[in-house]
Amino acid sequence: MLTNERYELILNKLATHKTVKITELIEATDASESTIRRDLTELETLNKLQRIHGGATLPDRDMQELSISAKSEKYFSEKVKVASLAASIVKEGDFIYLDAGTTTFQMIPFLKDRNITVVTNGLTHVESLTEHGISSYLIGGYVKATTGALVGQQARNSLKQYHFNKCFLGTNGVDPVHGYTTPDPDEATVKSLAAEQSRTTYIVADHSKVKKSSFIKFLSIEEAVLIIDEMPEDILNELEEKTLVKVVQK
Amino acid sequence: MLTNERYELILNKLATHKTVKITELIEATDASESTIRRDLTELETLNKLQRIHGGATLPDRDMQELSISAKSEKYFSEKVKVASLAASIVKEGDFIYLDAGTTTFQMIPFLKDRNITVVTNGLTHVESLTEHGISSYLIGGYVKATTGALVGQQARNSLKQYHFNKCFLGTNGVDPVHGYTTPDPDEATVKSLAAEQSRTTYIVADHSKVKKSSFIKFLSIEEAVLIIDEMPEDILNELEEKTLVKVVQK
DNA sequence: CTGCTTATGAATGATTATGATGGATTTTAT
DNA sequence: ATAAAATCCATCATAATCATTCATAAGCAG
Repeated sequence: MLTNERYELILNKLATHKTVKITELIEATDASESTIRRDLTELETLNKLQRIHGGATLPDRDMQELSISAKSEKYFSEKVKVASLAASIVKEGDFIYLDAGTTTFQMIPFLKDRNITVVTNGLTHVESLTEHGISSYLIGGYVKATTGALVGQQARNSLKQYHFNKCFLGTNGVDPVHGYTTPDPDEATVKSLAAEQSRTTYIVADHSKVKKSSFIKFLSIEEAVLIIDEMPEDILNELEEKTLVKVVQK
Repeated sequence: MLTNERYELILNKLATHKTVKITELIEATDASESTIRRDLTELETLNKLQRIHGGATLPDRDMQELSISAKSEKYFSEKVKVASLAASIVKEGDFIYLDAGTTTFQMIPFLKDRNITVVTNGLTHVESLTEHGISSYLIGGYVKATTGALVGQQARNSLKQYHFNKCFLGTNGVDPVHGYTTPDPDEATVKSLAAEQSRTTYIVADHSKVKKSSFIKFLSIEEAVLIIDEMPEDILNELEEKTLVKVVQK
């Protein structure tokens, strides 16, 4: 039996049963314990599975892990709805900017097969973008280890090279008076500039951000279209005096 | 049995079984082991199949992962030795450029706790860099999905913002006459520019690259210090007339 | 026929995969 | 908590497979 055939067999068993025991695999492949162990070690380094005592189990896969940890996040399903609505605005051939952040990340699966070009400052976005076959540019800059965002003066300089017809930004606060705000000055300047470089700017947010404001304002309400999952009637009216607001249909 | 008949038989078996063993093919075609091997080699260069130890399998599956993991397997221990030697050159406070690629990737663990700043075009490097607590900047540019390298004009512009005292580049060919070469024009221009922006440039390579040349020349031999695991005496002499060569101690 | 190219098979030493062993570690049962 | 059982890891020798080289055979143009 060829090495690859064993790999396949192992992965198949895993896919159907979620876990496999080494003894099972020895029996099924007629290989020695050593060989099976080596197979598991190898497949583990390829992130195809996770070894456990006595066998193996499905891994916290890179992508799935991200989406799983994202799912455990607050308002995940709302974010996906917002992302879906935002993505529906993107048309064939568009040249768009995708801000780092979880909501914009959720837009990616909805963007495939649309022959668009994406520029982003989100390191974590890139893997998903290329996996979905989307032509991608990353801006340069300092790597903020905690969020995987590219920030700072270098990011701004790098960003100046591009122009977009649509720009999608996340935010930490949406307030009729204080505008769109975020706690990190480095990220704020990058957001502002991205908006400047774009014909239209869209803010994606869930309702938990409404009437909140954070440290730094990066855009006024008028400067962007707001895409959100739900919104109290009174504030919606207040915002709509200043800009277009798209609320997800129930 | 004619060559083409064998080819057909091999591809048929593959189509139905997903994998074939060489011993099976010897039996089925009544040809010698050598002939079958030659057939497989040929069909592989035509991308009709992928050779694996003991036989062959259908191509394409997990192309990205395989090409990356395969690369890091061949001459892996040599690469690590070279990487270790190269990393020993980096001093406290240095500001260095780290090219995308497997050998430069192996340098990262050797660089920690040295209070340096790293700029790179290797998307895959970033995670490892931040894990090792190294302050990192990524240049911008087009994301080349196969290698995770940032390339193109935007990468060049982004790179121009930085200056280094040391620059570490990988290469596909080292030749006394043709210099340092690589198959991808986009990557080549980025390498050249990185070298320009640096006081000193180091090429890291394993001996399999010696006397090879690829499509595009990005540097002359004189322009960089060569760091390599081993080297035939005659070529070493020839190279040493032009530049400094550091060979890993046995 | 001669000289040339191409295909083949055999032999070699190198590389890789494998299975077995013994001692460490972890789990399980008491 | 302790002992027994199972599982794990590192190491080794062996077997299988691999790349390379060489010599021969087959096909073919001149």
